[in-house]
Amino acid sequence: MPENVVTRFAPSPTGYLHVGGARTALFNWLWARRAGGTFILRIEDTDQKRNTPTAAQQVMDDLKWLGIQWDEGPDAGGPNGPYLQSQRKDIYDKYIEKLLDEKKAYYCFETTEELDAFRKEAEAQKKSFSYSRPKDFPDSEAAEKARAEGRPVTVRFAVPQEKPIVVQDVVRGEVTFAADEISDFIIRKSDGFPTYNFACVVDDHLMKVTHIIRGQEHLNNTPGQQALWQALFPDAPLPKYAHMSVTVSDTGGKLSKRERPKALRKAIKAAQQIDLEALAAAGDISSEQLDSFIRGKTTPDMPNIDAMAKHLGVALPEINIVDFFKSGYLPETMVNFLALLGWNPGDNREIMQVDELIGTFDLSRLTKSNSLFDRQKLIAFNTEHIRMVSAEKLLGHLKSYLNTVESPMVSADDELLSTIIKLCEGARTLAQIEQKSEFLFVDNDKIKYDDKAVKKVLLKGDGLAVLGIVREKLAAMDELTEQGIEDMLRGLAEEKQVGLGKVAQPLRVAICGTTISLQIFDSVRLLGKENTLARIDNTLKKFQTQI
RNA sequence: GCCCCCAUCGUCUAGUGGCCUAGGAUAUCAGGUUCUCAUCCUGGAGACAGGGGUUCGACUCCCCUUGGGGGUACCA
Repeated sequence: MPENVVTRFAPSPTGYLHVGGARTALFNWLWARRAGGTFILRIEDTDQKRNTPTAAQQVMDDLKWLGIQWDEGPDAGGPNGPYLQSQRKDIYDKYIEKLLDEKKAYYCFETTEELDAFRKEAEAQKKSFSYSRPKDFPDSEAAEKARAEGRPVTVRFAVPQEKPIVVQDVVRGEVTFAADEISDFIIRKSDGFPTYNFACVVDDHLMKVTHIIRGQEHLNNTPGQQALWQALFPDAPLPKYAHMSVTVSDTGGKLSKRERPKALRKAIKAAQQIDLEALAAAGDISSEQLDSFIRGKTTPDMPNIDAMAKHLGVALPEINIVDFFKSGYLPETMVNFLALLGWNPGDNREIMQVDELIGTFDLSRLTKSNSLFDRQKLIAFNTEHIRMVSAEKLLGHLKSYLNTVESPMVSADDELLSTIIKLCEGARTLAQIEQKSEFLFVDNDKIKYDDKAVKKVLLKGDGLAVLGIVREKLAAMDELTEQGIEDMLRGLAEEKQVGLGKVAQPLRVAICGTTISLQIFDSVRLLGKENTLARIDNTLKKFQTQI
């Protein structure tokens, strides 16, 4: 086990934490914990155009939900702060000046349009684009002059061209890049902020990071970063790089945040009749904005997307960590599942607790090939974790779930919720628990009847007639006990020479409005005699005329 | 276009030249349990991308083809 391991997760605060980011954070965290080292959270907010003010907080909230704690970070502090790159500009400037002085970097004045033209030319010649370095580097006076003339002033790093750059990667071995493939890249933008490729190198060194575990999408910036590191800190050993496989979506390509809006757009287009005004209102956007979204020109913010999906009753694919929370997954499930995407303990273990993961995790068992995010398997994992987690923890998870989805079930006290949880053994998600017991917390006259259920169970056959008999038998009972209800229903079924379902289902639809609920005996007992009878009466009155 | 990475059941994966008649999980199929939804039990089917080498022997090593993915920004 290596000593003094320091890892970091360095998200750019552009929105919610998505599964890919969460997996990167998790691997860094697991490795730091396994080695007894330090895990740093660093916010890479050097792009002022893209950052949203609340995103950093959202990312931190999501990490906390997963149980990933950082030892150093924006709120936690630490000896290597600040941990927001936007607050480290002075540090970066110092190193950029040094490179400039040493002629290892130089000023450039091209506009975006000019650079685009160079790139097009390179492509036309079937070559990769490489910025042509000037023979003599412009001095600071020239930079001042260009600035005064209104030209953009950037700084590029002069990538050493003597020999190929070889990256030693923990998962991929030696990866060689020809020197002329690595173009002199910009390290300071015309707005004065450093680019990712520069800030990242400086910070990783200053924060004493020993292991850089990140997605394969960064493999191509690594030779540049490595060359920069060696120019800046020739005496410091390079960090260990580990480029993990990418998690791909079942729709092909990288698992991306765009999938949710895309799925919603598809659902809107597929819908037969649709009230666009109502939809826009539900999403809290204008009709014009909605129209523009449907035509694929713009994309509203995620909360608006979510609201519209809810309005239409369509389930969007979960991408962000919060999406999984809202779908009723446990953090334990997510951690376990994500850890197994591109890593495995080497034996047949799959369902694992965090401590077990920490105790087994090793960089040497990282997988090379990309993996597809399989939601079916996730559900199976969730079922297992719901079964395994302690009653106390599960109660806590359920309560925070009910709160965020604003379920009527929030009114239940801990005792009732615990009872319900026990009755829901085998549930796959917290959403399922909620779905099966929500009816207990809805007013008698606010029951929503599911069309299909009503047709199939009440209107077809003698459902209503049976319900009438059940009503009288229930009314005749002094006290509703589970045993009593069971005896009564089973007796009735036997008497009528039918299965229990024939008598239980009409009763279920009458009290829940749907065919899905807790076991029927428990459902009736928990609802109570008075409510049960009232709901049966409501149902009889409402549908008797429709036969 | 150019650069880089990858390749075992549908999916996640075990496999480091003979332990492979290729193991597990999930999904799927058949059957069973069941008042709904789930759970649960039993059983089945299901993979080394193709072609060349190397070797006594290749899923394992090398090369090519094909396929997939990533990158190609004054984004990170």
